[in-house]
Amino acid sequence: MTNQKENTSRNDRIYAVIREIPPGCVLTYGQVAMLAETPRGHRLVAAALRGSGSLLRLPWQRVVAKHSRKKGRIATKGDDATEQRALLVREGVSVDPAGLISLEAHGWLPID
DNA sequence: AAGTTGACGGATG
DNA sequence: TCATCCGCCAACT
Repeated sequence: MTNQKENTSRNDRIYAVIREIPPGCVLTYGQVAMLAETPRGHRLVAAALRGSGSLLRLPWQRVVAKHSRKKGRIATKGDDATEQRALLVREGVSVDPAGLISLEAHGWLPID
């Protein structure tokens, strides 16, 4: 048989990775995809989070877009962005007015 | 069935 | 530094 179960669990792996991000830390979509064994699946991570819903109790706020080599950025828009910023600040993550976050200070994985 | 979309990322101008 | 384009992969129309 083919690896159909891998397909089914792809989404679950993404959730599993996000669930293991410690408070006060952030990961980029690309990093989550990499840890979830989906090397170029950064867009799939975004899709998974968008379709997840809040009942999963997923720390979605810890997933940010990579803005530059050492900076992350809140990728949500509207009210979600406001909520994400509040949740992060509440965890001790410093977020710039523009929504930028220092990956060196708060990134879960080392940058270089 | 084929084109469009998206909570992205990297390269280029 | 900011704006734009192309690539990636599944879901949606």
